[in-house]
Amino acid sequence: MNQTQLAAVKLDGAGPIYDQIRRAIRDLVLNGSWPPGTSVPPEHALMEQLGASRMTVHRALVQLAREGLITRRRRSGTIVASPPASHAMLDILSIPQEVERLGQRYEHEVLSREDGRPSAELAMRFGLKRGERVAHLVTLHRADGKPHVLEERVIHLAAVPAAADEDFRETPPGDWLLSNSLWSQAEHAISAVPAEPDDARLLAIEAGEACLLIERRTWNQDAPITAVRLLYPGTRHRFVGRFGPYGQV
Amino acid sequence: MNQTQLAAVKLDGAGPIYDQIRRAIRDLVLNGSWPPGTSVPPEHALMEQLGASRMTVHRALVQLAREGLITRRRRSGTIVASPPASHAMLDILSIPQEVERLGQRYEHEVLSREDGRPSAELAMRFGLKRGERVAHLVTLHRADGKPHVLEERVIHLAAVPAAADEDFRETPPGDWLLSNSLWSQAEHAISAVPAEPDDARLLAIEAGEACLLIERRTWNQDAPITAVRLLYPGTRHRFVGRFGPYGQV
DNA sequence: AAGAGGTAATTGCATATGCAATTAGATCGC
DNA sequence: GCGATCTAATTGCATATGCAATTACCTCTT
Repeated sequence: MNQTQLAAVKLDGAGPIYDQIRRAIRDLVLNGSWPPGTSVPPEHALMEQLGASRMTVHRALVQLAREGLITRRRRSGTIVASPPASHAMLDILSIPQEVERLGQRYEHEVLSREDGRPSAELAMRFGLKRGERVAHLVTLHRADGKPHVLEERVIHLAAVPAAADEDFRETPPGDWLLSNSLWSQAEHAISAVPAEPDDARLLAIEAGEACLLIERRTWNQDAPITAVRLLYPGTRHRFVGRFGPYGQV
Repeated sequence: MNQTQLAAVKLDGAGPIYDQIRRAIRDLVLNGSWPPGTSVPPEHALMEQLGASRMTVHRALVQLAREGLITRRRRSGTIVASPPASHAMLDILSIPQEVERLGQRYEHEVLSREDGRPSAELAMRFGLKRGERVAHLVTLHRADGKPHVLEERVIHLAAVPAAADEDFRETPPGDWLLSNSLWSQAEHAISAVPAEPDDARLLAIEAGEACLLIERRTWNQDAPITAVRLLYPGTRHRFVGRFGPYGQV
C-alpha cells in the first residue's frame, strides 16, 4: 500500500504540462511501477517535485480519476485504482462470471497442456514467433455440467513466467491471467464457423453445427501476453452490448 | 449552421457549476435542440449569460470536447460535433462503409417491403406491439456483386414518419436512418446460426452453413426507432474490436 | 478505555489574471 | 480584383489565491 521507494514522476517536455503529468502517471500505473493500492503523492508534493502549480497538477489528477486509473478522496488522498471488474466489456473476459450470471453451476477442466516452442501449425494459427516459449492449453468450461465453451489458449511465458508453475485447476487460465498479469490492450474478432468434428464431440453437438468463435489477443505495452480462441455452440449463446453514439452517455 | 434563435443554456443548481454547464449543454445536444453544426456561444458569452467565470465555462467545454460532443478551434469557435462516424462500434452501422473499407464495390436491393401493423409472427420476432404501424423491409447488400449481408428490418413509423415516403433505392435503410433520425441507445446481440433455406438461397450459400447474426435495436429516449437482423455468411466475416481495461487508453 | 471534540491534511471548486497560439475577416497596396 | 498584411476574436494553458468539504488522527475528558 505504501510508498517505500516510489518511482518518480518524470515529464517529457512534450505538449501541455498537465498532459505530461497525466501521461507520466498513467504510464507508471500501466507499466506496473505503481501497482493498484499505491498511494499517489498529494498535490502539494507533486507540485513541488515538478515545479508546477497546484491547479495544473490537480487538472492532471482529476482527469486520471475520470479515466478510472486512480481514486481520490478528500483528506485520505489518492491511490492507484484496481482495474474495474465491472467494465461492460470485461464481462466476457471471465467465463466463470459469465456462467454464474446465467445462474448456472460452473466447472472447468484442462484437457491438455504443452509447454515449449510452438509447432509450425500452432504458430501459424495464433500468429506466434517460432522461437518463443509458450504454454498451450485446451480447456473445456461447463455450465450445469453441460459443455459451455471450448477454450484453446497460448500464454507467452516470457511475459508471464509464473504461468509455467500453475496448473489451472483452481482457476481457469483466463481468470488466472486477469489477476496474475497486466494488460493494456486487447483485440477481439468475432465470427461464425461450423464445428470441426473433434470440437463438436467435446461440445456435444453435431459436426458442422454453427458456432460462435471469439478470438482474442492481449498485450501489455506491445508485448503479447496471451491469445485465445473461444468456441461457443452458437445456438445457445448471444453476446449483448449496449451503447450510445457518444459512448455510454 | 448559425444560431438564429439558440435555445438557452439553463442551469439546474445541482452540483458543481462546471458540471451543471456541462450537463445543460450536453442535454441540448442530445435532445436535438442544438443539432450538429450549431455554433456554441463563445466562452465570453456563456460567462456573462451564466454569471460564471471564464475558467469555469472553459472547464465544462473542454470536457464536452473530450467526450466528443463538440469540436473547438481557436478563433473559429465551438460547434456541435456530428456523431462520430469513426467510433469503433459504429463502423458496423453503415454497411456501404463497411464494404468500401474492404475495397469492394457496394450495391443494395430492397427485396420486399410492407407497411402496416405487424403480423403476429413479425411482432414476435422483433418484439413489437401489435398496434403500432411499422415498415417491414428485406434488403440484400452486395459487395463486388456477391451477396454480403441479408438485412431484415422494421422501422417504427410513429418515430420516423418520413420513412413512409422513402423508397430506399438511393440509400439503404440503415444509412438513411442514420441521417434522418436521432438515436441515443442501441443494443446489439451477436450469435451464430445455421442459414435457413430461404436465406441461404439469397446469400448464395448452402442451407445450414454457419452465419453470424447481428440483431440490433435502436431507441431515442426510450422510444423505439428500428430493429434489424443482419445475417452474414460467417466464414467470410469477422468483427474486430480493440480496447483496454480503462477504455481506449 | 471509550467517547467527544478539535485540528489539520487533502482534495474540490471557483475566481481573476495574463499570456500564447490560431486564424477569420478586415484592411491595405498594387 | 487579388494577394499580402494586420487586427482582433477565440480558445489553450498556466499561475496564484481563497475558501469549502471531508475526514484521519490527535487530544482531552471522564
